[in-house]
Amino acid sequence: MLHKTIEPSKKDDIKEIVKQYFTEYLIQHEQRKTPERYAILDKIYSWKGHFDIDMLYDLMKDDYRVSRATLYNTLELLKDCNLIIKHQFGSESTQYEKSYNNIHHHLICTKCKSIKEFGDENIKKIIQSKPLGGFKVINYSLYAYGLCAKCAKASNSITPNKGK
Amino acid sequence: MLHKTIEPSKKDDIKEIVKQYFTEYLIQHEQRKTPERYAILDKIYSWKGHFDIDMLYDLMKDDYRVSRATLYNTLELLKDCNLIIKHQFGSESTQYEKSYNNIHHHLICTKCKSIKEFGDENIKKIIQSKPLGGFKVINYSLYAYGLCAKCAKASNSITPNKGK
DNA sequence: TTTGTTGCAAAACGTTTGCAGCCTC
DNA sequence: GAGGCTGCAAACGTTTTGCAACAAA
Repeated sequence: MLHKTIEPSKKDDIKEIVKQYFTEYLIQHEQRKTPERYAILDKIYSWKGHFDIDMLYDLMKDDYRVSRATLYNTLELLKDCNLIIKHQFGSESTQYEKSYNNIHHHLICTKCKSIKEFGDENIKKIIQSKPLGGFKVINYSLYAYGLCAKCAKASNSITPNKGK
Repeated sequence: MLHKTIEPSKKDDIKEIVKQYFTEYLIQHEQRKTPERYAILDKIYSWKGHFDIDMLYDLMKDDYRVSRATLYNTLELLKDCNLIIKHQFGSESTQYEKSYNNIHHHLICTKCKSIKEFGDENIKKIIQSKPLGGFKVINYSLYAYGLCAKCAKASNSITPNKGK
């Protein structure tokens, strides 16, 4: 269950690992191993942080040009094999992010819309220890909504627990 | 911090509580208290489970007709004051859900796309105990991706930890 | 009375689709 | 060689926008 955590010293291997994993997935699902798909996977795992379709399109352009349709198609594949995660923050366009060896969570300020990341190993333990009716968790993501330090200070905004 | 948990016996009060909370929010943000907004809030808190714009539009029609534009506008407001949560499961249309006294999480099968809910009080404890750099968490939601019991059994599908 | 909010319809935007040609298998 | 995959452009559906009328403050 759950993606492995790779030690920093082995970080260079990650691209190779995900590539192999993707290959196995494609074989199992009888899908073709096209150079476009590998180029996209490689680009995603070379990029730290969130990206959207346009950003990925621009990033790839120089290296290995693919159409938007192929990007959408491949991102769907990578999502289905749990190598990327899809986020919909606020009203921005859909964001994606590599997810192998990259589990972390997001704090989203409902006032200024800022997004901050945080990690927590304890959540992992909880998920791994819960039975969940036979569901095999491979990947997960938590979104916490509220007020960032700055907005919390700026406003004496009400919260559902006001006066408690 | 965090939405209160209301005992079952007090469940009838919830609509009243969220209405008051919404009123305070509108006053604080100098927005008008229109009947449309309250009618929408009431309808949402009368509904158990997920809904999308069209479903809400149809649900409201009989009771208090509002335009789609107003639904979008009001859902945005309710999201900003943490009374609803927005989900983007797979390729379905955007789903919403009341979030006051309704914190739970989602198991999403990447194979059959089924969605199952689960609750966990331990996650709440972790979030409440972490400092998070001054971020005030009001609401949160966890999405776990993987294989549901049925799909896990059906396939000897590879996972990132295959052979481990 | 002022100005934010609503409803309507049109516009905009991200994503999906159909099809011809290409390239894995 | 067959059929899946790609690129392109058109189509689609959801969300946003502009504007006039309305109503909360």
